[in-house]
Amino acid sequence: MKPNHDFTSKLKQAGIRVTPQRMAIYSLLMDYKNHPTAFMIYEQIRENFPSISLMTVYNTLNMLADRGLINVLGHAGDDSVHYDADIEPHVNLACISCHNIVDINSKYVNQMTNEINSTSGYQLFGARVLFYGNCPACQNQSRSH
Amino acid sequence: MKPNHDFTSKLKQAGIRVTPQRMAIYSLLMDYKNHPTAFMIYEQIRENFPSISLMTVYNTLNMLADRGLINVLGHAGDDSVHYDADIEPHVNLACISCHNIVDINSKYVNQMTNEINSTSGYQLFGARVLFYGNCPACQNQSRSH
DNA sequence: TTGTTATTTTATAATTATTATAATATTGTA
DNA sequence: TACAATATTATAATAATTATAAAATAACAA
Repeated sequence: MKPNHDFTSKLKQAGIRVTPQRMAIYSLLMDYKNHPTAFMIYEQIRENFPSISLMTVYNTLNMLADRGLINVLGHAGDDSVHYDADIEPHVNLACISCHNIVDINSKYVNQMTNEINSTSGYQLFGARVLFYGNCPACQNQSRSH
Repeated sequence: MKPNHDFTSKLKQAGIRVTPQRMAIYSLLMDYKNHPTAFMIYEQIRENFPSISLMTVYNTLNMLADRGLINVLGHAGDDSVHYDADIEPHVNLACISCHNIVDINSKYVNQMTNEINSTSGYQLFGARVLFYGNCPACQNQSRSH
C-alpha cells in the first residue's frame, strides 16, 4: 500500500526540486490544519532546521502557490497572509479576535464553484471562501469585560 | 422622494462624525464598483481634496470596516488590501493578471451564508467569497506571446 | 452666532511584512 | 566524482500600514 501523502512525487510532478526544507514546509502545511502565516511556519520549521531563513519559507510558499499546490487565504484580521494546503474549494471561518481559521463543510461550495466555472468565462485557479466573525470562545471572553 | 444613498445619515447612525473627507471616501466607494485599494482611493480623492493625506484614507477605511459599513476583501494578486462597499454577501471574481475585481451573482451565496450562520456558532461579521483566475481579456493577451 | 472642547486631519516618522540581491551550499546528473 | 543548475542563507531594500503629535475643524452649548 502506498503512503497517504507522497510529498516527494507531488513536488516533482509540479516541477519543484525536492529539498529537505521544502519537504518540511509542505508537509507541515499538509499535516497541520491551522492555516499558518509564513512566520508561524518559520518558527515551527526552525525547531528542526535551526538555520533556515524566513526567505526560504516565503520562496517555498510562493512557489507552491504558483504551481497550485497550496492556497493563499489572505489576511485574517491581522496583517499577514495565511496559507492553506487544502486546495479543494471549501469554506474557511476566521476569528478576527484570535486570528484562528478553521475549515467547515458546506454543501453549497461545489455547486457554486461549478456555477462560476461554467458561466464566468474566467480561467479559474482557485477560490477563497472566508467568513469572518467571532468564534464561540472569543464571544465568551468579550462578555466577561 | 428621498435620495438613493443618504451617506450622511449612514455615517451618523454608525457613530462616525461626518467630515467632507469621509463623505468623499465613502461615496466614492459606494459609487465605483472597482474594489479599490487605499492608494487608489487616495489618488481619486486628491483630485477634489488636494491636501488629503493617505493616513486619512486609511483611518476612514478602518473606521468604516470596523463599523461594518464596508468590507475588506484582502489581496488580489498584488500586495495591498482591496475594499468593497457592497456588504451583502456576494461573489467577487479577481483576475490575478490585471488585478481587477468584479462582482458576479450566484444563487448559492445566500444559502451558504444562512447555513453557516445557523450551524457554526460564530458571530458572523461578513464574508469574503473570492474566486481568482484569469479574466477573458488576460487569457487572450497571454495567448499572443 | 460665538466660544469651547473633543475629534479630525495632516505631515512626519516608525514599523513590519515581503521581496531583491549576491555569496555560499546543495541537488541532479553525466 | 565533478560539473552545472538551482536552492539556501544573510543582508539590505521596498512598500503597505500604523503611530505620533501639532494644526485644523466639527459639534454643541450659551
